Amino acid sequence: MKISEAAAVCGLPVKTVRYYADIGLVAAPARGTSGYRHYDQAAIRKLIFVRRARAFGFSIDDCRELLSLYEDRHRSSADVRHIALRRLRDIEQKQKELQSLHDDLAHLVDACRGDSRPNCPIIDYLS
Amino acid sequence: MKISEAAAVCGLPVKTVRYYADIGLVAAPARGTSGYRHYDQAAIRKLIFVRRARAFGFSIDDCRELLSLYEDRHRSSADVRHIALRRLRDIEQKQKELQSLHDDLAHLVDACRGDSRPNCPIIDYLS
DNA sequence: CCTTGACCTTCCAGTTACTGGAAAGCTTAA
DNA sequence: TTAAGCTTTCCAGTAACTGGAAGGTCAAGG
Repeated sequence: MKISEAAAVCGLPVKTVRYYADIGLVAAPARGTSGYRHYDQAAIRKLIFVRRARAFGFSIDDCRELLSLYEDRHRSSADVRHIALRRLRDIEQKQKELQSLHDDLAHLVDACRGDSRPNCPIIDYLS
Repeated sequence: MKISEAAAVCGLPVKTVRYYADIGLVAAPARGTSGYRHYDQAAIRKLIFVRRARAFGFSIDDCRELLSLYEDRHRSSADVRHIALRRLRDIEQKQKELQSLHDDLAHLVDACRGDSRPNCPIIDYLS
C-alpha cells in the first residue's frame, strides 16, 4: 500500500503518516526502487492504534510506550494501566481548571449588559 | 521601572514581558540612554491586564483586542462581551470533549486488572 | 513514444506562547 | 577598577503537525 491509501485506510492525513515515519513512531516497513514508502498490515494496525491513542490525548511519547507494550506479548497490564491512569489524572486536572475558568467567566459574561455603553464588568475584572 | 521590577510587580516572568514588547502587545514606553526598557504605571497596568486575560485562556490576539477596548473610553460593552462569550463557548466545547474522553478512559482503566499479565482492555480498545 | 496528471519524495517555514541560553553591553557597590 | 548583577539582542527549541515548493515516478491516453 502506498502512503495515500494507507492514510485513507487509517483515517489519518498523509502528512501525518509521513511525519510519524520521520520521527520513528510508525516506520514504513519497506521502500521500493521508486523510493515510495510501502505499508503492510502490521504498519496499518500500528497507525490505527496511534490514531486512537492520540484521540485520547496521549502524547507522542506515550504512544511510543503504548505501541511497544502493544507489540510485547509479555507485557504487564499494570504498565499499560499506569500510563492510562496518568493521562486520566491529567484530564481530571484540566477539567478542574476549565471548570473554574468557566464559572468565573460565565459569571462575568452574565453580569455584562452587552450594550453600546462602555461600562463593563469584564474589563473591570481584568483591570 | 526596569524590566525585572516591572515583571515582579506584574507577576510575570521577565522573558514574557520582553516577549510582549517584541510582539507589540505591551510596548515599553521609553528607553534610556542605556538601551534599557523603562515601564511606567500605564504599561504596568496593561501587563497586569494581559496576565489576567491570559489566565482566562484568551489568546494573544484576543488580548490585543481586549487591550484596545480597555483603552477605548468609547467602547461598547457588547464588543467585550462578544469576545468573552466566544472564549466561554470554546471552554464549554473543550469541557464536553474532556468529559467524554474522561468517561471512556476511566471505564477502560477500571476494567484493566493492572497486574503482571498481558491481558488488557486498554490495549484491546486501541487495537 | 510522449505527454499529462496524479501521485510520491525531501526540505523549509509557520503555527502558539513562550523559554533557555549565549555573547555582549550597562550599572553600581566595594 | 573590578566584579557582580543587571540588561540587551539573537538563535534555537518546545508539541504535533500543516502548508507549500521543487522535483522524481508512474499509469493511462493519444
